[in-house]
Amino acid sequence: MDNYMPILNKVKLFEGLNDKDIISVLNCFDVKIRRFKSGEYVYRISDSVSSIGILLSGGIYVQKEDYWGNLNILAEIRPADLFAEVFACLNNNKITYDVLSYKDSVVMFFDVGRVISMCTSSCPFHALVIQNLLMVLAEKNKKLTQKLSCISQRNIRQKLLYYLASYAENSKREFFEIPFNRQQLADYLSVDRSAMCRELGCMKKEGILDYKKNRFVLYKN
Amino acid sequence: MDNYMPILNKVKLFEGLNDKDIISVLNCFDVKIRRFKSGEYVYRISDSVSSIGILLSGGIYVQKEDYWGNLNILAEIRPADLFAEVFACLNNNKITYDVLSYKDSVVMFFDVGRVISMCTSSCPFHALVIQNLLMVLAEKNKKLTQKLSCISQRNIRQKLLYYLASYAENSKREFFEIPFNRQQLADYLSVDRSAMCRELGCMKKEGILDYKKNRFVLYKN
DNA sequence: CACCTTTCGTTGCAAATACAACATATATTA
DNA sequence: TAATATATGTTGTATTTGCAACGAAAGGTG
Repeated sequence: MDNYMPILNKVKLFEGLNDKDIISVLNCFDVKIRRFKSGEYVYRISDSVSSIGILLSGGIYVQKEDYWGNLNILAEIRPADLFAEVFACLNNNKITYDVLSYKDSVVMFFDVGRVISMCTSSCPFHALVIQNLLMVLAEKNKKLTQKLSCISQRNIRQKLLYYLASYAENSKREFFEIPFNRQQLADYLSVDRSAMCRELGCMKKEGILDYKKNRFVLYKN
Repeated sequence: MDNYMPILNKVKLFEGLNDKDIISVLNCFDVKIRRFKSGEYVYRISDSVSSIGILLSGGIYVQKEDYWGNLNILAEIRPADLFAEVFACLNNNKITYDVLSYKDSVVMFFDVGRVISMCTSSCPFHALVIQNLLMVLAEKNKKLTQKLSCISQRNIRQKLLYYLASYAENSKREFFEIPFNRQQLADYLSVDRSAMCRELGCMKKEGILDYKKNRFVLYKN
């Protein structure tokens, strides 16, 4: 286990715990470790899931075939990332996608029921792990809500303004920088890159905003 | 408090608890009750939030002014609904919108820190409340993810197919029913109703699907 | 039934967008 | 520095979409 310490330190579920604490938590919660060959499925759609997956090494795709049989990759899981945590927290815990190990992987399974129910446990880090779990879910929630608000805007201009305004609001200076390049931004907003560039150009002409690369200014009037 | 029992029974945080259990939980967690006049703010944007709000009576809007000063109502909270639970679960707990009591309201505040930290408490319902809280967050998460996948589709046809397929997959019969009327569906997909109706008409002509009112059939070939 | 209201479907048209193809600018590497 | 790769910007065109307006169908009510 010790050789996974650098990864375990990055796991959000263990934030605030030092190496010794983490070891103690792992023992206390009786985690399982499993190895998966490249191409092996960790979960198949509609499997019941009661433990959070933590990827220690390798690589995993969260994917799903649509109604007509086309494969879609929904997320790529990297070492230290959690997966299936949403279903592990639900009563109806049937997972709604496939989880595929696309490299040889090592996965740690963390039982949620055990985390919740062991209130009388003597493990002093219990509360912190629960809090971390709540934070992971809440943070994801916040991000999803933000993105949804953004994408729900009815045209490219509104989407851009909504997105940029969220940075403008938090910026102390007149300008601010965004973490996406143009293609990534277009993907995030679910629009075509060139159409988005055109709209940016128009808005610059109209004096609504200014930009150079990732640095933007948003004018109020 | 007894007169609020019918409401408290509907609160998801207390699911699985009977009346007596709920009373005991309320005592154990030392909830606060506050009344708000119509027009009074429960939270202002960037307030620090450490407790979950539960609306017992009245009505609340979750709202926000955008960068240019236009007001947007993001959600309407009704009795038995939770609010601000996401921020209460975060470390950076500054709320990102205003919470306005638009009627005379009675609100119960439920401290999250207390829920998490009181592992040694003798309250036997502790674990259940935590589990319920996790479930509330996880369920919201799942719904947001579904909606986001749907809206991220690049045109109305794809959005419709994605939405309908999720029902088709779970349906035992050849047909299935959706819970929205046309306007609600259009709002959910973030598109214009008439444009959506047109697309539905086209797809029916092309033999991709069939429908009458809320009852749909989705053909595979 | 007659009347009203709401929902659903249709269509013309203007506007917005995706797509494709290419030009320019910036960054990376030899 | 030159060569190459990557990112950004531009534009023409076909398609898609929003909007507005209206008629048909369905549902509710006296």
